[in-house]
Amino acid sequence: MSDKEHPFVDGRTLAKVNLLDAPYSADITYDYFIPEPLVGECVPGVFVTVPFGGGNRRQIALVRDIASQTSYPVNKIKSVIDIVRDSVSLTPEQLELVRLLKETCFCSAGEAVRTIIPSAALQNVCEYYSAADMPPEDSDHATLAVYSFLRQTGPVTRDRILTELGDAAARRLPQMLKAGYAEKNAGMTGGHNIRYQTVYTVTADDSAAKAYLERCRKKGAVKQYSALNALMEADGGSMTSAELREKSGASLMSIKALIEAGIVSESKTDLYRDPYIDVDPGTPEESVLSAEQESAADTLIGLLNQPEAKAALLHGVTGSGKTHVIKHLIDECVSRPADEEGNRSSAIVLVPEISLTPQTVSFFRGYYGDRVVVLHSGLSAGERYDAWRRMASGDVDICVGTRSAVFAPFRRVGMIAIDEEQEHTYKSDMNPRYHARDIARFRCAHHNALLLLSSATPSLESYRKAETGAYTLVELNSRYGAAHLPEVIIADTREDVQSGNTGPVGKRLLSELEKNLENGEQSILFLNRRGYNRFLRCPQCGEVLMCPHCSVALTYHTQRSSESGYLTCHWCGFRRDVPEKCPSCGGDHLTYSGYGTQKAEEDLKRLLPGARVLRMDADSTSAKFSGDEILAAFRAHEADILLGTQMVTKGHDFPDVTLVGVLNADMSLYLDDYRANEATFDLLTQVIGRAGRADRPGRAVIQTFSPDHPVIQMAARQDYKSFYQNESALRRSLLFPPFCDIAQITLSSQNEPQLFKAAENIDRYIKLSLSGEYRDVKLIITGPLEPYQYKINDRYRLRFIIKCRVGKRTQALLSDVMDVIADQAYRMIQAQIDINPSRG
DNA sequence: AGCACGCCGACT
DNA sequence: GTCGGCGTGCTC
Repeated sequence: MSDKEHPFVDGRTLAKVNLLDAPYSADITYDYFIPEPLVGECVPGVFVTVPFGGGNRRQIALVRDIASQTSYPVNKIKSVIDIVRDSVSLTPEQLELVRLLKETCFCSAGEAVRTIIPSAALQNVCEYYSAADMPPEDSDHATLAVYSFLRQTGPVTRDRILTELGDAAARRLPQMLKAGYAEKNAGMTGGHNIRYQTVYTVTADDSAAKAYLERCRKKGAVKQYSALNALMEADGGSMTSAELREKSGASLMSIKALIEAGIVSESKTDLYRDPYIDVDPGTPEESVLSAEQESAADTLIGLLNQPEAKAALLHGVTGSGKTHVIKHLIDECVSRPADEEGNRSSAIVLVPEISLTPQTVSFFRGYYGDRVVVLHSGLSAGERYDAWRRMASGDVDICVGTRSAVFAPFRRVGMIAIDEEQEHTYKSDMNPRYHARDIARFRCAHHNALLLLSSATPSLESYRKAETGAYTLVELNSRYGAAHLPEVIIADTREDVQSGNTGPVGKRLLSELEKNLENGEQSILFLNRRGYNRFLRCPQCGEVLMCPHCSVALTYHTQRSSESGYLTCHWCGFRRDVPEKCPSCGGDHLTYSGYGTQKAEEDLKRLLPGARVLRMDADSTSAKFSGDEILAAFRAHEADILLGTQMVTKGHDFPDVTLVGVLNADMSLYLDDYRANEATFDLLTQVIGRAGRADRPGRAVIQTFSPDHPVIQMAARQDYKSFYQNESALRRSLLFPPFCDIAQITLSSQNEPQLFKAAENIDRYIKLSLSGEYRDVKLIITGPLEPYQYKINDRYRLRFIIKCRVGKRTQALLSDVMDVIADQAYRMIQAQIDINPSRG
């Protein structure tokens, strides 16, 4: 089309940019001329301000590319206003990451940018209007109103005029600007927040400095004398402004005199805020590897040192010392010589949110001191930005953090390690819904680095990759030291129910707890809260109503129009009535009930009046590190029993714990999720691993309604391989990941009838595409289905589940679907795509 | 998403 | 006649 009409732009340079604040529907690449003076500076990766839309609103944009031709009518192309100064710019790798996120997560460029760089690194534009020439008295009403408002208030945003004077007034603004009655000025807000410190250094050579010092003494310039003297004595001849003034008592004036004399120079360096300044760095433990660990480390070091990208899965039973192996790899990684550009080989270590405790921090700080930064969700925007800049500048070369740390801006990455790689926290629950493992894989490919996944219970996906040879499998089979696996007792909750005990602590567990109390040994009780109250179970026989097609627990829904509820499957839409009686034993007390930690705590206190119980869950650990205080108290034997959720299972070592109990092992077994078995196996394996790490033998009591369930049996034996074989076969036959990908499209709207209509149209559009342009794409689509939470904040939601193979063609189809919904015909509808979502 | 433009009904 | 409502369409 217009390609032929306007191909070249007469030697002028164009920037192809993405707006940071464009909604998905307007998120395309726009062309702008680059003004002559900016041509050299305006390169891919920098941020610029551009005029956008009819009102030429100022927008921040990311330069993606530089070009000399365009397909857009040349006379309609505007010019870049300016480069955003004092701002970060993206490296070529980061630009590629923006592209990757856009393509794989179906997000806008702005969302992608805000994901890979900290919020404090970006500024926002802000436009202010102020009064200028007086308009004539016979001007229209609105103009006069705006003018007097501007006179009164001074510079205001358009937004404020809109809210205080209304739409008609705001509409006058462009004419008023043209007539000279008002002025528009642009400013920047937010961002920044860099704190600097001034450093003074002696630059004159030693003899010149000494001569000057002598002159000061003669002249009686006491302050200058003491300042220079202090500096010359200081390490490296330099000191920060604060240090110098405190030590010498010199004022800024006398220091300035030294600078003017050319003896001392001044420089500004970033002042980094260190949130862990108070955390005891701890004493590094002597880390001696066992023969098995050593051979694992050797294999991995071999992979690390290969010139091309490699991936490995470190599969080690709980307590086999995976962390020590990872530590040795970090050592190896960061001790390599810098490359030609002086970039050091850096290491990124991802850990699950829940295990990023002060223990973990001091473990790494103890070994690596100031070479490591720790990133977690509790950091302030400024702290996060500081950490980020230290990595980008090469000031540090190790980063430990949660999911978002995968974007650590090292210029050269030697290794990315993901600990407990099966954890679902590595999948983002916000837009863009990326998986840290995918980002890590991409970055490792880019840097020819080693991707190291580590787990006691690897995800099926990763283990399959290891099995097929895509990843190198490295195993650690023996527990470190003399530790033995605990004796596992599976307690049948049905027996307790039959004898009238419906509380959280059964008979068998109670007697084990009593034994521990008598011996003065500690116990940990774990209570699973996920999946609470959503499935239907018969307490007599333990049976749970499952979907016949997906082997996933059916979820109870209340009907919107009638009183009665129904059961449904979130993966295939299967639906049935709630039965009166248990289909397997005829029992008529089908129940949804569960219990929480508080109830369990009360029960424990009643059953064991002498026991000191500590409770740890989301309610009791809201503050930054208070969870850690609870753990410290428990470690110090201030309690006999620690009762908690997920948090108590991870990464803490309690040498005196000889009993662990799982109060409700099957809670996670009957989630409305195809990963329920995996989550249960993972959880039980870890909990069992908590007991008996030291030389004392441990016991684990698993309370369950399904004592014969193979997953519980295999977890009790810590038999990952059998679990993997079984679960793989099941997933293969029912077609679930890793044997396919699941693309979940969620439509939402405040307007219910329009939502249904849109869903119908989308369904038709996809089916039409599959018989036309996308004939080659194979997928199975189910929906529209109602999600468990059909209505959230007055918005209704409908969902499509698409089983497919994610690849270029599927992505193109899904991207087309997003474009269709972005059309103004679907103004009321919002859409979102989540690939392999973490929950149903 | 904003924001402009344009087309209708309710007032001075 | 004009003011102000909202529906429609574009943004390099």
